[in-house]
Amino acid sequence: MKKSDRTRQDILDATASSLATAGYTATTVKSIAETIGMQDASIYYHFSSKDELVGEVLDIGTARAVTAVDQALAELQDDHDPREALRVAIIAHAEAVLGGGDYPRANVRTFGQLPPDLTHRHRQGHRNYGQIWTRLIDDGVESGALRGDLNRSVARLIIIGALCWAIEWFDGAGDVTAADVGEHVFQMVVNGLSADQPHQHAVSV
Amino acid sequence: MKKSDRTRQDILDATASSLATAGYTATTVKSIAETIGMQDASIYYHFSSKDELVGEVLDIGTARAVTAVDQALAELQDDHDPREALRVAIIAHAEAVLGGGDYPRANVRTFGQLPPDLTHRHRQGHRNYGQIWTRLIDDGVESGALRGDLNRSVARLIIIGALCWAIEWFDGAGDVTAADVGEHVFQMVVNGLSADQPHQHAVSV
DNA sequence: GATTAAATCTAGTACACACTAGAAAAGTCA
DNA sequence: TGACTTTTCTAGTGTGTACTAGATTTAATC
Repeated sequence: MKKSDRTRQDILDATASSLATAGYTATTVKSIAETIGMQDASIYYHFSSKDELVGEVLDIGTARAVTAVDQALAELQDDHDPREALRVAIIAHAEAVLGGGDYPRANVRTFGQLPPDLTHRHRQGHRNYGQIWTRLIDDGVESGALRGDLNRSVARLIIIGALCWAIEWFDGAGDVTAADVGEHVFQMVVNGLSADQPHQHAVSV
Repeated sequence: MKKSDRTRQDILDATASSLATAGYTATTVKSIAETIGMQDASIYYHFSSKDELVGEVLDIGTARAVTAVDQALAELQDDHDPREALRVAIIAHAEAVLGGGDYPRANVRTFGQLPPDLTHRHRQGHRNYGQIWTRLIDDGVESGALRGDLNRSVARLIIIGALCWAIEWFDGAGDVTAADVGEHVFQMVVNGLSADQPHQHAVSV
């Protein structure tokens, strides 16, 4: 029992790592097996197909990202500014996807590369995740903290997009951290790049 | 002579369309050939390999995006606000990638899916494109129109990322146009979502 | 209309992929 | 140790891919 669980975990980890760095197509059953020193056929003792394996990795990734954001929001004070909630969520997302493990990264990295079945399987998860952000923006607009003349759905997707695309260029090796990226996204989409605006506190990066 | 050129163009168009909607892996030589009513082997009379064909499509896409942005900037008045230049560039990019033809879309859609050779081949093109934005941001900061406390490179990548990711969710069929998406990105990253800031003029979408 | 060149097709090769069947090995516990 | 279960391996299958060789057709030229 123990042995199987550990091997299964090794397979999931190797798959997540490969998906996060090489994408869906380049992640072959053979390459996964090689990473953990097995034959490719042995994978099928633990998972019935490649896509079931990949699907499980993506499920874990979604769950971790949701947990990270939820947890960060839960630590806020009761009377927080809606902008602060947005800031906390953005930074939590950035840290989960950029600085976190391979699982959330695998999710974002393979977006748009998955076969139809897998895409459909995760549609609901993405919708749920989107609703977190919808609520944050709605709260901000309705409280008057955020402007109401923009399409909220478009605004939400732009924020998520800026964060997701960061995976294409962010290099953890540099002196810019995942939290820095989150802070920048927040500063830009909420306070704006324009000079001489209220709410802006200098950021040093 | 004429016949060959026309067929070649048909192949390029079909490839661009397939890349833009289905991505790199799902774009097979056979599917391209079927689209234009040919046998897959006939493609090789016009192109020596799939990747040479794809590479040419991506080159065209890059060129069109660069041209669109350059042209929009060229039409600006001499004494324009640096923010206005950023706005014009952002909207031009959005229209080229979201509302334009398949070629620029193919470029963005296949980002991160390409084999190493093709990735390397287009690295310089991406660098050149990035420099347009680097200059826009530098101008803004140095003139005092944009705040200088943010990492300019990160800011640039966030803007481009928000625009590029839009291809994953933008649906030309809705009532939000490509230019609307550009306007939203501009409003957010330059003026900010925060209410009660200067430089903000109501947007109706 | 005959000759030549251009363009496409038919029929394959080789390879990588996901996946399967059954034998072999490794682990478990009396 | 020996019987049994769990896990992995060996050796394959079938399919889809990019790509090739050579015959065949279509178009252009004289």
